[in-house]
Amino acid sequence: MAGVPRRVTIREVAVDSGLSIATVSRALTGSRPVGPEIAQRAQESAARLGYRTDSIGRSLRTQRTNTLGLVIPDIANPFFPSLVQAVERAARDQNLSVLIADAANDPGVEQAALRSLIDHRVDAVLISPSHLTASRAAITESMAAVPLVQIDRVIDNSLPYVRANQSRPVQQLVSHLRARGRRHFAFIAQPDTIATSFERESAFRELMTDVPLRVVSAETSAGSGRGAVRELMSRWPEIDAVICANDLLGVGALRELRTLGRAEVAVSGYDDTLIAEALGLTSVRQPVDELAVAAISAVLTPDMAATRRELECAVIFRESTG
Amino acid sequence: MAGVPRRVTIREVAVDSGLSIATVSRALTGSRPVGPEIAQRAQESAARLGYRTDSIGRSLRTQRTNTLGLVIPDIANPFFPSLVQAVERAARDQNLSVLIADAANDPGVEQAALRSLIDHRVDAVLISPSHLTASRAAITESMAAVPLVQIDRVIDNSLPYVRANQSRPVQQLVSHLRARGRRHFAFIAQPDTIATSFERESAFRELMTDVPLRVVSAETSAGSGRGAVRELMSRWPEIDAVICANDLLGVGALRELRTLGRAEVAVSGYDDTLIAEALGLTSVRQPVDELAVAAISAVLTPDMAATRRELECAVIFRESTG
DNA sequence: TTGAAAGCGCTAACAG
DNA sequence: CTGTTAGCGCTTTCAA
Repeated sequence: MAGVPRRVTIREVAVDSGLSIATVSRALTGSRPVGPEIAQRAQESAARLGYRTDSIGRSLRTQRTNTLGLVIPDIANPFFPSLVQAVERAARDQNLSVLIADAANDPGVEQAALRSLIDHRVDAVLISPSHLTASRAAITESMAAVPLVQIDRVIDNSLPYVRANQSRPVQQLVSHLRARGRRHFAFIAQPDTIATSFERESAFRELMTDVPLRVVSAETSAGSGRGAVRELMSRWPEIDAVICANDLLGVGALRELRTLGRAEVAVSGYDDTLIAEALGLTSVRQPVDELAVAAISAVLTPDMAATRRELECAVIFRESTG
Repeated sequence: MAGVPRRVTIREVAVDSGLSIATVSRALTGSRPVGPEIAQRAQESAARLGYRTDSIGRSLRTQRTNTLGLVIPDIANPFFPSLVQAVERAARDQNLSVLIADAANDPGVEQAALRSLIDHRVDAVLISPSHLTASRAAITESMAAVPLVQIDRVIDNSLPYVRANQSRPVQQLVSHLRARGRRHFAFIAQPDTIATSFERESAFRELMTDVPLRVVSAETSAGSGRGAVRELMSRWPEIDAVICANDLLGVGALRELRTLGRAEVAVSGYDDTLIAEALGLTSVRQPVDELAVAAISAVLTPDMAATRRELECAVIFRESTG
């Protein structure tokens, strides 16, 4: 890296202000009371010299970094940027920084990411696990080194979590559609190794115990959603409502139904990403800000090991379920 | 935060292995040669005790953090997650971590983010500035403290950058459409304080010097794209091709044109996000991986102050320009 | 090749 | 309220 001027140290501020290092430290951090004009002098010197506390030195001493690690399964999944945003906002309110790590949908990468965060000595880790089972080992291992809370996706109920109820929105969707005359439901699922997705699918299955069950699996992509719709409509042409495990699938479904001349079929997505609003796709909004706030306040409390929070989603009805 | 077991230090490894601290350090980092069986002993002890180098201690000593800061203008803009992903991959290949900071489209937040990164002593900063002019001050200020390179968006040619040419794709788009018989072009722009967007718009304007110029401004959202299309089509019903400054706008345009019964109008977006592929929207793919690799290799070289790299985009033709 | 010791910048314990 | 001093964990002179 290129050469950069050496930083001003607290020692230089002390010399400049004619105070001791300790006093300057106290004046700047406010950790203990200092005389008013002394404080003034310290602050003025610091400002004039352009002093900024070196967080490395501080962290070495305090054994805290004021940094949170956030592990997300896949930043390319449009839901997670909004979670990242929410966590950053909530963290900033607590004067915390966030180290973001993307697991790229790979538990191996996820494990490496966790280790890297721990090596960077983050004060706590928020993780949305990439895989229902394969993420377990790395999480257990990490918990020995750092406070950790599952956020949004939860793969182990015995470990701290902050989640959103994923069943209720599916129930609301179905009853809303039934009230409007829809009778023949289908569900396009993502891999059931995705915790939230598994719950959405289960909720749908439970609602269909008395009626024909129409579920088809897909990957997390619009293309896959199109294929799923083709399969559904050819097997069960009577379908009049398709519930999708996420927005990308919903977009694909919408498009393919139009192609098939079946645009009258109701479609819903999940996660309420930009794309849903853009296309008038009914979707489910997760309370990302509240999740973030709750998760951060959890890792900040001493008894965070007891954290089990469940929040509620909101169904956003749009034209696609007109 | 919850209580966590104290970490194993290098001192304990030294005691356990019967070696000196210095030797253990050398054996583990390979910074200097050590005797073969000595190395063996050190590594074995370290492994058995579960020792992991404390990066805080190391950083304080070495004055390096092996961490890069990446400032993006808006993580909610679907282009940036892909840039983040690319930078993380490229960084991982160099054993670097990435601290991501979202400017939330606000130069004030951006400035705070830069300071925070510098306070965290990142070794270098990659930034995609949020604003053509308002981002300047913070960047100039930061350059005094840390090597910095503009990535993708460049607002100051006199400072290091790694960018993608934004004009050529617009030229290609127009000539492709002309070759297929389109004659009446329009452009939906984003605020021209977005560096890349400004360049895209300028390219379009230059191509239209001999023909009627039809440009309308919009915000970065699908809803805004719809409104823009309504305005365009009412002012110039003869329009048969609409080029949009990004994919979100393109989606809105596509939808509104369908609503207006003008689905025959060609539409293109920009950035080639998931949404473009999902909807068959012609778009422009920026070389994010190459940008990331080039930016990182730039900040790693001593003469990075001289970095001026321009890469090429690829136009991805899809049904929307059928 | 190995070890002893200094010291990165900071905060906190201890004196005064 | 202020100053002196130790020491966080590590790497790297400097000596042997």
